[in-house]
Amino acid sequence: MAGRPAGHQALLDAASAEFAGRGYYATSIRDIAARAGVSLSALYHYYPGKQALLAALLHEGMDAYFALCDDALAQAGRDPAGRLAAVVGATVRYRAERSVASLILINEARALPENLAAAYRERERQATDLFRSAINAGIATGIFTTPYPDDARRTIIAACNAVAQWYRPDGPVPLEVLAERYVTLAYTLLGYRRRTPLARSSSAAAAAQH
Amino acid sequence: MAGRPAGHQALLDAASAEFAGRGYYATSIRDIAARAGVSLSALYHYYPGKQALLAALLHEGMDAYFALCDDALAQAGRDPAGRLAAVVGATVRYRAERSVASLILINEARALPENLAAAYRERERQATDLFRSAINAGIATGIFTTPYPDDARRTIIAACNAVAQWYRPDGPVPLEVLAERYVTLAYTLLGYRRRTPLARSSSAAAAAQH
DNA sequence: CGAGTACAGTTGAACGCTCGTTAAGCTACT
DNA sequence: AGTAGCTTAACGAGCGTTCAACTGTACTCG
Repeated sequence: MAGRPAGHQALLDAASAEFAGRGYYATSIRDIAARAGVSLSALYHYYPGKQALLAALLHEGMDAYFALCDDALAQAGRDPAGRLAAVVGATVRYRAERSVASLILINEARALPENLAAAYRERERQATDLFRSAINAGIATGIFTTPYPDDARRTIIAACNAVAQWYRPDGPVPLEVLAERYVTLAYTLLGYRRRTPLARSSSAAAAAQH
Repeated sequence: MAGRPAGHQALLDAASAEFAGRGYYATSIRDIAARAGVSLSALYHYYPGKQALLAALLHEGMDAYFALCDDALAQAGRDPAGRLAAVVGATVRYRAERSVASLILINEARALPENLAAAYRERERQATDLFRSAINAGIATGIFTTPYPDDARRTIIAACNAVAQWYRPDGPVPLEVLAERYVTLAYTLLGYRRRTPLARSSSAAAAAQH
């Protein structure tokens, strides 16, 4: 056979497709092994069981997501608006380009047993905090003017996550355009007002002004 | 035994809680029967099987949702902004007050077999159209000014749906306040500009003006 | 009016099947 | 000789579903 990927990766890919398409409990390990083109027992040669396969997918997905966010944030500097744009852009890109992984992260994590679920929820919290801290920073400096930062954050995150469900690479909107657009939507939700020398409103800025 | 609800309703309630909490495939009909306080065979006296229980929950949930929307729209008149507010308000209320049913509608519909799934997807499409037609009407009359009506619609729907996941009735924000707030967020996303006598843009109004 | 009957409501036991997992062993390369 | 990679076969458990049988109640009919 032509040098196809090692069973290891073939199994991850197959499990990914099956879990995303039908859900963890609706997928049998026989389905996964068949799609990966290996026997049932070969699966157990690489992974100790079905749960381990899910856990591996969830952690790999989270690793890739945080890597993308960290990259974007490293280029973003200190401006809260830029940092928020970096996180929104990275999230939209990830949801679109890795929609299968995203669907698993979003829908299948609840199949984790409690001992693994705690660690996963912590990573989810960290992801939420990427949004939260950029938003809070912008509120503090007065560039984000929404009276409802928590609801705006939830809305922004929900909008980004939904991209995984409807985006198709052959659709009418190129991904880079879409990412820009979602940054704009986020700014709109947050009541983004560019800082101008004459119109600062945060108390610290006002104090510095006079 | 004191007049407890008929087995019929007890089974629906039990199935609802189990499906929402653990997912359709992770729930056994023995779990459902036990929670409902009836025997396994009694379940089959009321429903022909597990799938029928899910289908009944999905249809009941959709019926209740559309009833709420229809009520709100009947009181809303013809103004697109009012109609959009009615749909957003009804959706937020439903997601908050019937979060268990909402979680099933949102997450478990994919467990339907293909013959039932088609009819369900059609009802989902009708629900989406409640938003779409209000938004399109507002765009047509010029009160909604967003350049991205499709993305705004998806964002609004995703935000409303997410309410089912986080809202708790004992939380800090009363439901009516929350519903108002989400209407405001939707208006913000749509670039809502109230019509003023000097800035009408619909042709009929413009004709009357001159 | 009372016997007969039908049927809704419920039960415990079982069926056949698929599930996740394990065991034992074979091949080929190092 | 050892081990990575993979095979066939099987295990026990749990699944959705079915079955035969037993209640009580309500309705029919001589």
